[in-house]
Amino acid sequence: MPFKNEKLNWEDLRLFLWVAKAGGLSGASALAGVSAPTLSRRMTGLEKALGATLFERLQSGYRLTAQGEELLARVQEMEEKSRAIQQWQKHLDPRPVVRITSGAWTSVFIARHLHQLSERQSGPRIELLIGADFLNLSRREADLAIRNKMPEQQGLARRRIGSVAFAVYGSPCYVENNPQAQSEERFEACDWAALTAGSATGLSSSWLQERIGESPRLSCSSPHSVLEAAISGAGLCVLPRFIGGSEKGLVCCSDPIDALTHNQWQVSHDESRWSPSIMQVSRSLFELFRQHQDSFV
Amino acid sequence: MPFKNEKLNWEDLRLFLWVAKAGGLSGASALAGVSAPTLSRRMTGLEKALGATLFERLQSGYRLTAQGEELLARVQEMEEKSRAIQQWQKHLDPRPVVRITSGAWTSVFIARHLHQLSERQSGPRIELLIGADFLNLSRREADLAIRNKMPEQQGLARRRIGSVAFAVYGSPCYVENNPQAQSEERFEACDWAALTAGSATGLSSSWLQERIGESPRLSCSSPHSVLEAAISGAGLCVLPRFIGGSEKGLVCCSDPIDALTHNQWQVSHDESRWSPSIMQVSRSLFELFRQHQDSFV
DNA sequence: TTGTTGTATTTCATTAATGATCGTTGTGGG
DNA sequence: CCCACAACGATCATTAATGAAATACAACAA
Repeated sequence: MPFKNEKLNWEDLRLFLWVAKAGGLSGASALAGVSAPTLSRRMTGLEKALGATLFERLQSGYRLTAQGEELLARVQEMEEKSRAIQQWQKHLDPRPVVRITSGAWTSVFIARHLHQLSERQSGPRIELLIGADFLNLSRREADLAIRNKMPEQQGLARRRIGSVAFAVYGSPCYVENNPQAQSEERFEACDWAALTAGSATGLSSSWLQERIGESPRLSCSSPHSVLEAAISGAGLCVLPRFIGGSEKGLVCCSDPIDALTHNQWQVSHDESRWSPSIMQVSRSLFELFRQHQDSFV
Repeated sequence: MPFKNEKLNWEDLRLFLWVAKAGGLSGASALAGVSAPTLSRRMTGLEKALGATLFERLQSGYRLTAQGEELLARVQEMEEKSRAIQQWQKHLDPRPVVRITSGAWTSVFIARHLHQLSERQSGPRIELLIGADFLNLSRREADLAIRNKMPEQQGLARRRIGSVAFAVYGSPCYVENNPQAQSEERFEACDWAALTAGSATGLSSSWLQERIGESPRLSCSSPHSVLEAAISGAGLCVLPRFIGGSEKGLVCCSDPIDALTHNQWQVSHDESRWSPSIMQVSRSLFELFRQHQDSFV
């Protein structure tokens, strides 16, 4: 401390994050749990303390200036560390939390076999987050990730957990009534159910989009809805084999789709080692995929 | 944000840092600029929010528990990022600040040639910090460092800036009156001035301590005082040649001390590149040492 | 023992921060 | 063109946080 450190209030930085993310005071007010007038004052105070103009005040909300963007990047690095603290805090609990992020379908698979990851009472609690980006891992929004490509960032530990294949599925009734489902004409002749663009994390959705040209008959944001739709005979859908193959109400009506077959990787932080519960879940998860590897290909 | 994030007040974390560093409320109160009662309340509040016991309350102050130590390590990582913000802020100023850390004698050398580093009005302002540890560089307490060994951490960029040699110096008057100063008997027969253990950052102090056995006649915490003492004839001292050689009031009375000759390195962050002023000072500093390299050996 | 010095905590008056409300200002739709 | 809407800014009563002073407590020295 050279001399009197001009005091930079860390709480202001935290609120700045909310305002920057929400793009305005009213949105941030709801998210951060403080009122808009307070946010207004804190932000002007922060600008004064830093001697920088962080926002353009528009009628439509707050827009970050170039300086604001620079600050945001730095505060996000602080947020990353703060998340590490929050996670550390959760592990103080007698029942710590392990956050797993994966694609939509993989999260369904994990949920189905949850009992293998964590004992009913004694084991750590599990949070399943759907996302396709490594970011939520490097920013400490999750502890473990299942991803379809190898991470290139350093600081991330990875284990290959085998490949996953996709195929076309439909209800026995629908397939019987629509023989084209068994042939290559299926893309034009049949109805389809798919994930919406927003919730799709993998390649299968865009691959299907390319084939059927237009929007599918049914777009769902939840994988569960896609399954229900297909089972009820609304149409066909593209599923990982580990989902479709174990679904009694569906029959496979295609070969595995070569273009969609890819490897899966389990990724975690290098520093996750300090947490016994993360390590435990990581091992159980790896073991879970190993046990079911036959149903993936 | 999974759901309602239990709000962790970042300002509490910042205050926690002061309490942990000061080892008590009263010390932290002076450093952080808030009163002890407030700190007491904030710390109990933080403990409650985290659900952890961070301190042992002793009569002699606060002592960190194991959980407190764990939190400290994590908050220090936040502090590092916050320092990056403060430094970014200073570079918003029309006259940005570049912080240089080095050993006691090197900082004297830099101060003497400051005009070569920064123009009188237009150039960046300079902060000279004395320290021996790479920590203050990796923790963003400084931008540039002059060190006597190669950094092993990654993320630090290094340039070798030549070697530095030491010798024994004294005032002409003292050396004339004490002929032993010219011989190996000088360590026992002469008076000495040296840096105190607290302010000594290099090897020369401990080397001298080993030779003269007892404490020197004069121990100063400031290099300037050591110089003044030697010039006024109080005794001998060990100096880098780039200091002693340019001091009119001193004469060299030994060969260069081989055991103390070592290389010097200029170290900076890899990410310093984004700041033009740091780069400018870095280049000037390197150039400065290159120009004077003859006076070092 | 007893006084002294350092510490943290409690009390309470003061101060500062907060949020409901209203006013203002643009934007976009009819 | 006008009007409803949404957003920020200002005002002021309310609430929460703060710090000075007093208290309590342990360690240390005489």
